[in-house]
Amino acid sequence: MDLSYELKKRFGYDQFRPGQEEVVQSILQQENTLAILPTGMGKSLCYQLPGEMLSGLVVIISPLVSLMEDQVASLRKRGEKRVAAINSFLPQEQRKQLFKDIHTIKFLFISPEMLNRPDIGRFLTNLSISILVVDEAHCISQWGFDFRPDYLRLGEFTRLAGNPPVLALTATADQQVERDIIQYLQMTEANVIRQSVDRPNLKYFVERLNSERDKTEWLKNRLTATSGPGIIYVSSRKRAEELTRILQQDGHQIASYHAGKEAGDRHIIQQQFLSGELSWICATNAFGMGVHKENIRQVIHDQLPASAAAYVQEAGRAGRDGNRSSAVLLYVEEDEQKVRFIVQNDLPEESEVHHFVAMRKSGHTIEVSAELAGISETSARLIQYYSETLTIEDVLKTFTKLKYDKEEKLREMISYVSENTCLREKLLFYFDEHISDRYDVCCSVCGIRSEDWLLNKSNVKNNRTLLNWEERIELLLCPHS
DNA sequence: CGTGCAAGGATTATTCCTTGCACGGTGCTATAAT
Repeated sequence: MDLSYELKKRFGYDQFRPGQEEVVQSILQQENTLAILPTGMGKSLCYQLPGEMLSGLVVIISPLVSLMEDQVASLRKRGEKRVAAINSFLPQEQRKQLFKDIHTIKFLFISPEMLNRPDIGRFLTNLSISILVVDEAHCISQWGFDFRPDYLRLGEFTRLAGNPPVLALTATADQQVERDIIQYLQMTEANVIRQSVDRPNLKYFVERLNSERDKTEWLKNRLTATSGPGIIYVSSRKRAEELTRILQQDGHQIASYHAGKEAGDRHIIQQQFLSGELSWICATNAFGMGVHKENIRQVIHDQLPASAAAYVQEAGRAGRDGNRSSAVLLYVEEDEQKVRFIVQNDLPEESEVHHFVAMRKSGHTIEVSAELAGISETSARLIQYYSETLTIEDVLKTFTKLKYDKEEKLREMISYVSENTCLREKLLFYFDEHISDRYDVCCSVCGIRSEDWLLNKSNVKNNRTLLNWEERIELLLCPHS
């Protein structure tokens, strides 16, 4: 089959980006496919092209309503009008109408929660589905176990829909995430297409400091001395607001972003960052998914992320254009406890589990039971999910295991900041990759300073790219991976 | 578990320290009563 012809005809591109063609081929051969491709831009083509070529409905499971809207808009813009999204923003009436007209739709976007509703799931399983796409598939591993359990139920739908080929898409997945995706989507004989996470143009740095104040000072100096665009990741909404205020006073174009803000404001801020009106974003981990900005120069972490996979994902938002970029992690020893508290705290205690289950048994709804047991809505949903198939003892064991796993992941980050081995090597190790060649200029452990790697404000005008010949060759051999 | 802030007390200026308490991430969905 001449895929290049199809690509040119339908999308106007002359050639595929690395990995794309292989993924499209795999799907056209009806194989379950897990595609781990670093940039966001090329991934939607992986289902859009085969979707156009095959008959039947393409169902795309998407984690965020805003992401669905973006995808719908971009398909429409390309001229594909057979697109729809089912989510809570679609009024009942229109949803009913959509179900009547479903044969006129080619690409249907839906959240896992909606898909798992019996009425909606059953309706969709009766249709002819050509591809079941799971976008941002790492969410299965990252959110499924302790935040959005509906992600763990997707396999049931796959089975009930008669096992259409599944295409799982993500930018970063270590071995564990890969195993989780394959297991929970019930992807038998999955064809895994993986590109290296190594990015020669992105250098890693750890800065050990003594207090929160020192971090603030460091950031003040950093933003004065070096250029954006950049993202500062912080651990709380409050810190995001505070830091933003302080840095604004220094005259920087910066805004805060977190889940406590209105959807409209979040959208505006994201747009301003994309367009360059804002050079910095100070955000919690709410920021990033679906953000396709090529020229981000710096990602700075004000605190430890919960795992190496999360760190690589967040830091990897820098330097997609292939130009010099840096990922700095600011570390104060006490941070370990802080992150541990946040990460462990949302899993319910044994007594809370018993209390909640007792309330459910006496006939209360999930919401009321949660209230009576004094636990969060999220905790309640988790207990509800696990107790559907497990005994109480096994539910408790599961939570203990999850806490243990979270601790293990946190340890990866502790070792990242405290052990004296090459940072890049360590991150690659978590992804089961090995350094094939060493660079003279590598990371803070190997002995470069981020100020020297980044172009600072005084020389940015004169020297756009200060690469020596070795770095040029690296970039040639490994064009923006 | 650690931080940062507000309140309280000691003290004798408008400042200094202790104590106590709140707070700490990620998103879907739901359709009640004003």
